Amino acid sequence: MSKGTKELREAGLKVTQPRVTILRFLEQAQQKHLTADDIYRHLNEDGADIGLATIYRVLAQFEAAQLIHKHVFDDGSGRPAQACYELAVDDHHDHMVCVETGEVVEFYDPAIEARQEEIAKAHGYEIVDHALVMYVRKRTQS
Amino acid sequence: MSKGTKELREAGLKVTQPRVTILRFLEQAQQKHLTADDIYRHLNEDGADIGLATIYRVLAQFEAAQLIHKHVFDDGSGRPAQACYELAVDDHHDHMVCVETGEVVEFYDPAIEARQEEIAKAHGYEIVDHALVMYVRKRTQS
DNA sequence: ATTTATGCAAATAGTTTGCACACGT
DNA sequence: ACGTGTGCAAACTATTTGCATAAAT
Repeated sequence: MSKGTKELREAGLKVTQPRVTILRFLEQAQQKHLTADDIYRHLNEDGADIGLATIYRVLAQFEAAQLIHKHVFDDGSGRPAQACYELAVDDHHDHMVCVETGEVVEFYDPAIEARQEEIAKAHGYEIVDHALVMYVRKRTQS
Repeated sequence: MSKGTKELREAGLKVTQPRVTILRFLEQAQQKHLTADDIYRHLNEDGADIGLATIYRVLAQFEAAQLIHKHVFDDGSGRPAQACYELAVDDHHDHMVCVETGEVVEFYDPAIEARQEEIAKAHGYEIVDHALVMYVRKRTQS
């Protein structure tokens, strides 16, 4: 009964080896934003034997259980969009993606959040979810 | 030398029948946000004979020429993300997508735009592009 | 005439699914 | 033992690309 087990139980998911392994990996990963393939490769290099299909299935379940969030950054380069996942934490935040390095920076701005609520309300809607991504590049201090 | 021809010339694109047809269609379409397949189906029902591959190629060129904008709404439903395109107009705006009806509402908020610039700058970046999408649902007036 | 564009069909990439077997309770 | 989860390989979807032909200048 190790770390992560409790979260799985609470999410109504059977505690299986792949699910525990994946959850643990997400928890102690140095990089917060990972693609399904990243996870697949890392785990199998570490001796685990988990199929890519399972990774996708587990990630989908984790997302449904709100344990993680899924992002689809349309990296602007036109290439096929790949999804990435990050462990859910209580503090919401948005993302800035550097178009040159691919680096991802998180940020949170109360003013923007508040305006969003107001705008949705003004149109007769309530927000279910939202995604704000800024594609940026390092400033040239000219 | 009909409507749309000028834009194509200015974009450095040869004035071909498919390009003119597609641009015209986008200009007078009732719906502003269309997928490649939407365009393909509508045009071919109207007697045009344009391959889907050509639609994609032309849309990519239009996007590069800033004649249109491409959006990838991750409709939250988990399905494969399909891109949609809309004619570029000088006023920038963001989007609100109803998760129930799929309806797309556009909005623009100077306060949000301004904050974004400030945030990027504070992190040493400049904004290349950005995408703000709110997934919403009609408010239940309880 | 020459270059670029197009249509078709085949290729690609990410993700999903069917099925037989293995695992968790 | 029972039901769910997993691995593998095959299926799918949106999009891209190779190539021979057709247009545009």
